[in-house]
Amino acid sequence: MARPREFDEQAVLDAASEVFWANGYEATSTRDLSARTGLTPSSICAAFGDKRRMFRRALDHYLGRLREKMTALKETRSPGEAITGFFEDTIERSLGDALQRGCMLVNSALEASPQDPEFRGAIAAELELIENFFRERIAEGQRRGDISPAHSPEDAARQLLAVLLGVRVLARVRPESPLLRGAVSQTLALLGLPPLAVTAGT
Amino acid sequence: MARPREFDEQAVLDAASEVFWANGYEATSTRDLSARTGLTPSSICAAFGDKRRMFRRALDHYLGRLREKMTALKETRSPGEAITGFFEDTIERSLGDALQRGCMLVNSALEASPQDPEFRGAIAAELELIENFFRERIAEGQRRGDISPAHSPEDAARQLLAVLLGVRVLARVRPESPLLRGAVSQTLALLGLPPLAVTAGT
DNA sequence: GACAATATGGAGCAAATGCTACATATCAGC
DNA sequence: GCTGATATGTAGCATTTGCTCCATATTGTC
Repeated sequence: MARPREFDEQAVLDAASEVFWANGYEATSTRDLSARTGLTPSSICAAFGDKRRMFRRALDHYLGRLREKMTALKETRSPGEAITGFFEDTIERSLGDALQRGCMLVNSALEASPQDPEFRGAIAAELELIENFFRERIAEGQRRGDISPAHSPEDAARQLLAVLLGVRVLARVRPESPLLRGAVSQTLALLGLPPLAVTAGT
Repeated sequence: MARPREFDEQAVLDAASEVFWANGYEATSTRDLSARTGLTPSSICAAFGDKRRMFRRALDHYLGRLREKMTALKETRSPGEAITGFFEDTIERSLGDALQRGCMLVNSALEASPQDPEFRGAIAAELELIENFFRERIAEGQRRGDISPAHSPEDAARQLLAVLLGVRVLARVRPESPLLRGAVSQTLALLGLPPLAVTAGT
């Protein structure tokens, strides 16, 4: 028995995560958020709380899509293709983004992490999810015989995670195709996986 | 024919880079800088200009030490030991830093980069220096026969750079020894280099 | 010692920031 | 239609921010 919301929460979270993604937490003002979401400051406060909680919601919204991507790859591709596809997708998005936003997870990991235990925990947990995705795909591929059993799934997954994060850092400063693809190709070859398909430019 | 400065410029840059390193550019206020350097705002303004230029000076100061480290490794170690030593040093510092500051270069790459072409250029150039360090060491090691010639120095260097940056990201959120060492060990093994020495904990 | 030149410190300005009253508008239930 | 309850919008508060006067202090040169 009350007035219903006029805005679409998903659309607002989309807009909010884009602002935070592009500018970071500190460099985003509540007025930026207000302008980009179309909500007034008081509506934001009433619906999402303060800036900190709004960031948390926006980050969770972003991470939800990342998890969907991993789930889709896991369910529709072979273990090796899931890993290769994850990197292909990452590189293509990195090269195709004119704003060079990189990855909101990585950006947040470096900016909003040590000061804030809650953020740090959420980000660490998400990094573990990615690590687990890699490890399980590697182990499964090794069982199938698609992936070389020369390396332990644990360490190989750690290496993939590090390379992925490194690519995301490079994408924000030097979005150059040979650099990103070169960094990844060696790692995939290590596992006996086929090389990346050559698609986008720069 | 004027009053000399009372502060040591290097000491001030040390203090300034520590604040920026730990908190980032946006989250560091000029009053933080003033408190940690011991200089008044007016002295900072007179000696270093505005906050932006102060950050640039602090970053250059930090990067200078990074370059010194690379030069020392290049001049005193074999190519393979230089690469291994670089990673060992990075991991040890990452695990030993209670503030989990990670690497100021990487932090700056993600926070202060796309908005500011000058910062972005400086950071990109520094990343190329590291890449070149790896590539030259790999090529030299291959000439000597210490490093496996199975991979091109170009792509191997790109991979090492990505792993290094990834480790720096992980260090800020999940400073766990098995994780960081596992990520690196695979990459070094790829080149036929000896594994990391096990030293620090966590 | 007088003077020019630079460094320093206190005080504070103009703007931006995060956030919030408070009045108004819009709904469900009776 | 009235009432309670929630959403929205305007305006603005209190604080912080980056930065700068301006008076004072300290030097080298003559």
